[in-house]
Amino acid sequence: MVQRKVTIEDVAQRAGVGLATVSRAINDADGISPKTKAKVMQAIEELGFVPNSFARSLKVRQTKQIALAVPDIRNAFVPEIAYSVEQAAKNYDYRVVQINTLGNARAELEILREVKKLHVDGLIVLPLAYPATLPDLINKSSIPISVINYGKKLGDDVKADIVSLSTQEGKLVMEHFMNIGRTRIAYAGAPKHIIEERFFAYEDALPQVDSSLVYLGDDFSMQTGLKAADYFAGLTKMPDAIYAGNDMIAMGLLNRFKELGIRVPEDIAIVGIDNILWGTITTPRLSSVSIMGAEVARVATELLLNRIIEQKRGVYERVQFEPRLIVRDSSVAMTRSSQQLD
Amino acid sequence: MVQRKVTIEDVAQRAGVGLATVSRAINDADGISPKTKAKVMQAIEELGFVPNSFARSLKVRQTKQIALAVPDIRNAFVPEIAYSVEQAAKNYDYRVVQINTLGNARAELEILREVKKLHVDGLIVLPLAYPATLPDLINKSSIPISVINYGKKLGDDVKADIVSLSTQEGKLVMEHFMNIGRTRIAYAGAPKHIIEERFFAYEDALPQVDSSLVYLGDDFSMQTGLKAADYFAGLTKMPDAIYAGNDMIAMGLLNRFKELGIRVPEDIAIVGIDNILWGTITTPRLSSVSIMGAEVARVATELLLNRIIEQKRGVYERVQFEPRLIVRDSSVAMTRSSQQLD
DNA sequence: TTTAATATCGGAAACGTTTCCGAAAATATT
DNA sequence: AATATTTTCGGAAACGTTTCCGATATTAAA
Repeated sequence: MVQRKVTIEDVAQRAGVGLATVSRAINDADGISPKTKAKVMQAIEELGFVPNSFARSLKVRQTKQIALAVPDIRNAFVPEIAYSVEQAAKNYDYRVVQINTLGNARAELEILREVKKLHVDGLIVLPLAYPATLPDLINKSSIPISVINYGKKLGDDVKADIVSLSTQEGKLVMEHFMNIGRTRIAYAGAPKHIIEERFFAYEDALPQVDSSLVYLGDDFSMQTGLKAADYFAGLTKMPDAIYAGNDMIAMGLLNRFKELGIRVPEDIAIVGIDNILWGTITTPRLSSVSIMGAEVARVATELLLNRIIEQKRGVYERVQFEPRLIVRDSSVAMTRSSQQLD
Repeated sequence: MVQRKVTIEDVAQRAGVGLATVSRAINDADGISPKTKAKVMQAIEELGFVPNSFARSLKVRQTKQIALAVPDIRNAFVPEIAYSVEQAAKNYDYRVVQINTLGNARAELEILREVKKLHVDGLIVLPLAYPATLPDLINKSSIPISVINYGKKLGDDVKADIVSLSTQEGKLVMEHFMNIGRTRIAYAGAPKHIIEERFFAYEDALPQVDSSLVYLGDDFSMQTGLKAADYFAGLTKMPDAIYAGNDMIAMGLLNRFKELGIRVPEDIAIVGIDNILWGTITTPRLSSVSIMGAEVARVATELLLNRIIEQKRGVYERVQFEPRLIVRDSSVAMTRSSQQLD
């Protein structure tokens, strides 16, 4: 449309200097005297000049933008991470553009293509749907990558900074169930290829898994939780505890069990993962494992930005956070004074 | 970093044509024969050429990007809208970049500056914090704007496409309370300047407002709801119904009342606005007004994109959706067969 | 066949910056 | 005061496209 047309040349003319000088002024490079710089700045102000970032990017081949690839913004734990990334980037004067992969395998492979088109300086990826393609993606990438990894541990040879959780989140859940004496423990999650580690934690904690106690739905949505609840309720021998792959699923379970008159936690204890805000408003309130989203995201962003700015290569960082189990009412009988760590 | 360097010139050389021809091929302009086009396409394929959008944008002064200015992604109704905008834009082969204003007045004014820097072709704004600055913003803008308006009705002279709700959402809430015979109706919201219409609906429905029944917190967060609940619980004459400015606040009310042993809806009926997903998982489940976020967002996007593509100017559209009251258990006593319109 | 009309193509200028490199001005050294 | 050094500055070439305009090749008309 009618984009403004005031250019660096107008500024130069107005300030009575050459255009190289104007460029120096706006990038506060040195080799320019304070007085002329002031002159230029004033001219810029008067003309309302704002530099054309395209022209700049074309020349210097960097954009001061990073991309954040996420599976689906509608999943409640994503906005928290997106927000945190954005805040961190802002401190470095970087802008973040989101790439929504919609948990689509093709899309996750398409990330690279998208990234190339965008000409971003770096990429943060939150792989959920098809983490198997991740190492491939990283190898092929020509820009630095930072990974927020809640899935399978990545090899030391992976050329990316990686932020993850030190203990498998699921392990905390299973230990908790053991501690409170539950024995028939079920798992409700999504297809195994999605954050399969959460399922592995389940397998690992059990001497042997009873496959009738495993429900795998289509995705990590509340819908899956509803269906899982129906399934478990229909069993002749119901579980006495359910480890939900994420809080969305746990919500679904809670919801349906209430409708069915199955008491939580008395009949069945439920623990989810992600510790989303909404876990505090259900009845019973949801026990969950905090995956430290904000912190993890912030660090991943800082790692990436430092790498970009300092042009580091090699020496990839591994940072681990501790997940924290938040015990609320869905796993231990409710008391007014019950433990509440949030 | 080490960006790829294969350019249109490499393609031209490989295909044995001039660069103008390559340009014609990738923009499938006419004035090029099918065979040469095929040749070019193959060369592109072989070289893995992806056009530099900066160079292109620099020349043609449009970016195939629109901006979406939102108050705060962490508010649960925003992701739904962001998602819908993105989907709609994708159909037009447009990309959307988010601008987070964080409910900050300065930031909302800064939108224009940001937009200018970004060189987006259009802007969708979801004004919440300081809608008063909106007409100003629109007037000053040099690019087309589409407004998702949940606040004060904007004048017919405002030069933007506007999508809104036909009836004030709050009116539905108040009517509902009247219908179920509640008389001491309270309002819990944020400072008046934020979506003040929701408060006006409250005033309008009442012969006179009892100011002790109005609680205005800092923002539309759950925190505000918690504080509001404490406030109302402390009243000597408690209200028998609370109209919450949005669902986040309603959640806070629900939560705290439960802790205080105040029964909802028996002692106090609660209705919120936004109909966010989480309203279905509380106990009692939250009655709320659907603001048709997905539909509103989609239409706003299509309006904007049509305007951009067809280079329309003048004739600004006004589209209105009907809000819908979803009655759940927080306003009428729970029964297994109770009305459930979601 | 020749001529007229049309379809296809390539060269080069522009879009708005940054940056190299040499010139001029200012300052420091004798 | 003359020279050497350092600071400050401006011109011009790039960055990778698009597009105008003229040239050539192709097809239609005569």
